[in-house]
Amino acid sequence: MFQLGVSTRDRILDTAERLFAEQGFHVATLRQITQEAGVNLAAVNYHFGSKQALMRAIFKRRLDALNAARMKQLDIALQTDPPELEEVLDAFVQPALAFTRGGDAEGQRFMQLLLRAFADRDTDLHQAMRQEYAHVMRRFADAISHALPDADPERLRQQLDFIVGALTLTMAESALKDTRIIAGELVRFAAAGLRAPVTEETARAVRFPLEARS
Amino acid sequence: MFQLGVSTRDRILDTAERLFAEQGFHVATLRQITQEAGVNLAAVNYHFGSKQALMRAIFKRRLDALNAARMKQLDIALQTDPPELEEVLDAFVQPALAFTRGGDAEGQRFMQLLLRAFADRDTDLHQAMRQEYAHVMRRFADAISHALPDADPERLRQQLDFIVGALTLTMAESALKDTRIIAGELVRFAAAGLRAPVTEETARAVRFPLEARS
DNA sequence: GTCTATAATGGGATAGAC
DNA sequence: GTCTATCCCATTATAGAC
Repeated sequence: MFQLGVSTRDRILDTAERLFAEQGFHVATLRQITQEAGVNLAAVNYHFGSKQALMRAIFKRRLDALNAARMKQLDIALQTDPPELEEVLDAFVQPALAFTRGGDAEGQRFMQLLLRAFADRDTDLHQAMRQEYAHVMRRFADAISHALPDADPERLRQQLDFIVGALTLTMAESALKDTRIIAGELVRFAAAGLRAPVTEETARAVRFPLEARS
Repeated sequence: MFQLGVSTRDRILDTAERLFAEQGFHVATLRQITQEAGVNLAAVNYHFGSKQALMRAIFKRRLDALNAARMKQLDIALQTDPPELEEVLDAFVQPALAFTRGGDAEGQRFMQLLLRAFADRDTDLHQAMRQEYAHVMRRFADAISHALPDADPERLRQQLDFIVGALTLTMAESALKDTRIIAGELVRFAAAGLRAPVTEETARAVRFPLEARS
């Protein structure tokens, strides 16, 4: 329970990640974190400098790992030319899912934290997260364009945001046992959405979204 | 600026909605809210009872309006039998978009607030929101099943969550001027995703999401 | 209904001994 | 590196005059 043998620094990281995910950054207090981690209150400022810096360390640890896993799997998908769309989407979705299959619920907690970071516009954490994400998103957008050479790259890039939204919200919300099925469904769902051509009907709806159907 | 002629109660609601959306429930303080609204600090507790009750009042005001607009447009779509899938999805997406077209950015702010509520699992606000949403979601899931009679209703219900995630995240993130195009794209994207059949390939991926492609 | 003043609490950060 | 004790500050909520 008190993770004997794990360093103070790591105990703080693990406990803070859990409490930030469950309660939010401003609700979880350093007193609560250090008490549940079984370390001294002053240890946070000694090891990290501030509560904000602790939060950034938590994000860096997981986001670096998630991005690396995605990049690695994307590289495999790109060995075929052009890449298979489903393979590219798998490379984006499955690492997030794999995160949720550790011994405990670590990965899902991080997705909840990610969702909070998305909601916290105007914070430096939000900016940092989007910057960390930016080059990964660009590589995936390029790969998708490569898989679908006839589609407009800019539109595909926009639609990648749909996938991010669907993935983040459902992975953060779902019961753990459902995530495997959900990830597979999401890849199928997203692949069909990306492949769908722009019909004259929908092109009209895009130009006049409110008037078109009222 | 100080909304002369608007009641104290409404000035508090408007200002609190903005600050809660921009900063979050626990960061925005009653002092800041009342100061920017041009009302006395004690007025919040007089009119609402507590900060929590103020938040619930904010959500009730907008969510009731959003749900009513969606239901009304869904009823129109259901006048044809079976309903057109795109019409049903429009009934879900367009009212959220219409919210973002007021004189100011009210609607988009509310979508940001909604995103925060999604992130705040384990709060009574999250529970209240999902309960308010539940019967609307059920009606839309039924309508989608009606439009796609060959698909498994349970899978369609899961996929509706993808659409909610994509809609909420993109509407909360996007610049205001882009929302019209994005909503039309989302309807097209989601319709294709919902219509996509389960192939043997994807069925296998659903059963063995990690092993299938590693 | 609106105000001032204040009570009651809890927070992050730090100083300094060990 | 770790601890105790404490500083300093902000918060919500309320009491009571007007």
